[in-house]
Amino acid sequence: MRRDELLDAAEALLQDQGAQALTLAAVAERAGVSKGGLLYHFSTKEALVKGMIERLIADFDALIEAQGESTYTRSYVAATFEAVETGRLRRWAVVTGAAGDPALLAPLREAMARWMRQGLDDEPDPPASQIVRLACEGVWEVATHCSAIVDFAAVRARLLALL
Amino acid sequence: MRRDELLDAAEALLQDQGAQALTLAAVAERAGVSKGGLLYHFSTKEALVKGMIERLIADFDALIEAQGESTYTRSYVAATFEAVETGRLRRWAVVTGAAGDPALLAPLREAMARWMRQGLDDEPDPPASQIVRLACEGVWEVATHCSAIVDFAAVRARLLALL
DNA sequence: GCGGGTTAACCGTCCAGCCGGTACAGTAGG
DNA sequence: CCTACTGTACCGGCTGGACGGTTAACCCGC
Repeated sequence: MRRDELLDAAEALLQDQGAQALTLAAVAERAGVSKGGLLYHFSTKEALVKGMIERLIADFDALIEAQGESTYTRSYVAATFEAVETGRLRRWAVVTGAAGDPALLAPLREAMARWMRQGLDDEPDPPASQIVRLACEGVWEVATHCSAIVDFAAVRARLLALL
Repeated sequence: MRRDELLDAAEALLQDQGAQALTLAAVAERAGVSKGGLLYHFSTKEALVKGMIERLIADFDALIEAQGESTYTRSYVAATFEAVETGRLRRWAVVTGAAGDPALLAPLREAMARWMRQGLDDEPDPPASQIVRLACEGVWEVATHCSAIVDFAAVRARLLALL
């Protein structure tokens, strides 16, 4: 699908040049498409950003699902580290793109609430699970800004030990 | 100092209207100053954003220092929760303002590296401290996007118990 | 204690450039 | 004939920044 390539181009642009560089012309050029071609798929810039967010959420939910661990928290940890280590799911990039308009972040807030709560009460030690999930947020953050600092494998092992 | 009021206005604008709303005219109006007056203190928009970042880092470092706990990690936890609960230090707002240009985030990356590493090896259980600090990052994130979801006092107690 | 000079802090307007979006004519493939 | 584009030309609004005032406080010699 060409649509996905356009979203990829937008994400790549955000990742290595920041939000100011996210212009319709730049996205089109990076994707090897004319501006008209871009606007054919996303009739407005807002739609493009919305598309990035929705894809991010759907992909991460799918990644969690695909782990098939015994608890949601375990799957969540596994999905986080897989996303972070492989560089898939450029979450930071997408968020910066959407930070221009708070309304665009609403679906992400909703998803985040789900990621923090889902299945929490069914797990052996809910408060511990809560903290593990919060730490996963920290892992996202550190991985995108200064990944050299943390030994991800060690952190992962320790997080699983907490559960 | 008038300079601080201008930074306050910029942060407030970012917090409740997003990065697109951060224009020189809007900041000036919010601060009750003319555009010329704003440009007197910050000769360019980039300087304004830089000012917000530097202030954020300095304020948070000062907050950590002011806790005077026995270890850096304990002070870090205390500072995080104080910042989050009081609503001081609108970190998310500042970051979204700077996300337009990756170069502006460099000082923040540096600071974050410090926050994750400082005094780590002097503490009883470094890996545990690492995870506690990562969880603090998560607390920032959740507090700004969906604060209703987490019982901060409980999380704080549990984090301290981990140390 | 007063004119005059200096400076810091601030005002208000103007402009050039960019960017999102439109319009439209054309085209290759299926 | 339709989908999925290309390419060009264009527009109007917004924005960053430049610039030339203006005010008020303060200092200094006399």
